[in-house]
Amino acid sequence: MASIKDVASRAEVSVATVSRVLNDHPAVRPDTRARVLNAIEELGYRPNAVARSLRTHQTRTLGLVVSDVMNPFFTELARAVEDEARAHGYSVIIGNADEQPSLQAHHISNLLERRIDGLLVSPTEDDSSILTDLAASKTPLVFVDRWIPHLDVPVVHTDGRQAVRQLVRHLYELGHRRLAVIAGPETTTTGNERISAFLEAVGDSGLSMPPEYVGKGDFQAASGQAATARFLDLPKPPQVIFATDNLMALGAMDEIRARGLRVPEDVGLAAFDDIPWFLHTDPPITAIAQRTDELGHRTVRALVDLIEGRAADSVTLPASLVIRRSCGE
Amino acid sequence: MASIKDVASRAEVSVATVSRVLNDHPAVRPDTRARVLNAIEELGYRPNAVARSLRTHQTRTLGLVVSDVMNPFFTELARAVEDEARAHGYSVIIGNADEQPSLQAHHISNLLERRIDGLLVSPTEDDSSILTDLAASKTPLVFVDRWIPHLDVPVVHTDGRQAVRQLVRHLYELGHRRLAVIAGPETTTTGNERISAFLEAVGDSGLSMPPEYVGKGDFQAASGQAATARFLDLPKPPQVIFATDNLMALGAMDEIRARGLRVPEDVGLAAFDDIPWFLHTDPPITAIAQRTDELGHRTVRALVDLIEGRAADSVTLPASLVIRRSCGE
DNA sequence: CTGAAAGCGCTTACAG
DNA sequence: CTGAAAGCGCTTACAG
Repeated sequence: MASIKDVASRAEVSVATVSRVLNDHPAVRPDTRARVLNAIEELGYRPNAVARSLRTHQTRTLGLVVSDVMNPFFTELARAVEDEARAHGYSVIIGNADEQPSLQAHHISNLLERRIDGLLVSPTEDDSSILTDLAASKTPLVFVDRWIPHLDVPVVHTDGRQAVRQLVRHLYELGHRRLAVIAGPETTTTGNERISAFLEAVGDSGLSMPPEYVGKGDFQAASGQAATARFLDLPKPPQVIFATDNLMALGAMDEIRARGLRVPEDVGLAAFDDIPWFLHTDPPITAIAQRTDELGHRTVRALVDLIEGRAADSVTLPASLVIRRSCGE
Repeated sequence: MASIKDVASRAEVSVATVSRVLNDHPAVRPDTRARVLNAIEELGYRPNAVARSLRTHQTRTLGLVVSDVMNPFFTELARAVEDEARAHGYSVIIGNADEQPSLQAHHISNLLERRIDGLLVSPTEDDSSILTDLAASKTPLVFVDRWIPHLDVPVVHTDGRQAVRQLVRHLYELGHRRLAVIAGPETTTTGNERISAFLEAVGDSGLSMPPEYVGKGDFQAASGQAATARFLDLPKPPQVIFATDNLMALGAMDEIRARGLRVPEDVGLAAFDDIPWFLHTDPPITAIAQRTDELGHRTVRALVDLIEGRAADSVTLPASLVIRRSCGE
């Protein structure tokens, strides 16, 4: 592949001049520029971003470490991040942690070696060693969706508490009194927030929340299925199950269907995170919707602010309850 | 951030020696190695992959340009690609073309400037100028899912013809005689293959295929919705609609539901590409399933073969028909 | 407006 | 077993 030297000799100028036309430096005579452009064209020259990065100390690349790309929420987030990043002239490398701390560490480490200009993380858990590395690396960092408490890092996330409260009220008004919830990993801020908002709202409604109605999950489908199985095996099963993410809701549906039960007649179902398919499930599923695109855009803007030396604020977006038929009507 | 020089001076060796321990070169005395390792630890040194890439002429990075990341098929493919790539020691940068040739060109060009070691493309359309660039760049290249005909590039894809034929037989046996299909972009090999297999099978069943039963789509949901609207507005609407990808099937469901019609009583629906949600839609959707993980793994293996100087074969995987209730029973 | 030269952080023959 | 030196392909003060 042709290098800047090849272009220079073909255009009969120095590499400095070629570099100048590459970077739109004004101090180049029009005819010189034309000669260089010509040589570039003829050679099919393509600047080497690796060499440029080494020299300029910037890669124009952002890293995004996400807990599970297969989760439609994160897919959409990744897409929004990529769109906004491109608008600012950055590429993004996505690392999929698959909810495994070791994979998360692998990706963070890999991204740091690649000298990305900034990092977006939705942490799987608060493994402190990686964080120390991160802090030490001085790489601009923004948390999105999930975060690690007590760290001086901007956080862009959705506050679902209000919507969860609305959901509980909705369930109460429908006459449901035995409400169960499938939690996410305890190490996860979003998981905790959703659970605690739910428990609080249930308490405020004067309902009790027996511990066996709180299922442990890990935000993946299989755990939603297992938790649902335990609920349904109870002598007095719950009337409604609230899954704190969409994959666990999918698992819950799998289990309910496998037992030949119907939603919402036999058991109601609601989920955190709305996705297009929830409109078309049998029945359509009541869900709490995040503004995922906006979340992604704001996250990138915060990170770009940091990279370019400006201060970056944390951003909190609201969620909204979308009532469909899966809890009764 | 500490550089190899800092490590060298702290360990009181030359940078060459540090480089040797970094690369597990055997010719380093154990105590020297220990001193270097120590210095690395103390400084929190992290090798600069940019500098290494410039020197070694390899980035250990693969590019994946996909027509639409939000399509669950491509999400799953991307995940499988990333997994297999990591197993071979490569990272992957994903470019989302969003079915737009100009975005596809942008990503290919960007990846080439970044000097990725190899490129995986599921081409949006056969825009020849980018292909010329690609061929000229000598970058190892493999097509996945879709491809450009008449090019000496390995192709890893699913042959859906057999499964499409089975689908048509299934529909015929159910008593359906008026079959409609929503096509993908004509510039797309998969789109063409699915359509032509469908038309052929319909002909073999002795059925006729009026042109108004062939809808034009672009593999995205909105086009599936529009095509379905046109079908349903026909004086004699089809009895079954076959969407040649899952997003267009989603759009078709949207339209059917919006008109208050039922599946399969009023109109049947089948889709190419199976996804977890099809089990839970109302009713569950009959679909043609690809072995997406295997597709991703094989693609990466083919590309790695090319990168490492071995020959790479094209791979054709079979698809299978998964019968559910959306076409009747 | 243009060029010569230094340097970004590595790796790797070559010499010892 | 170790080091000095060249070089990967760029950018950018500096000088003219």
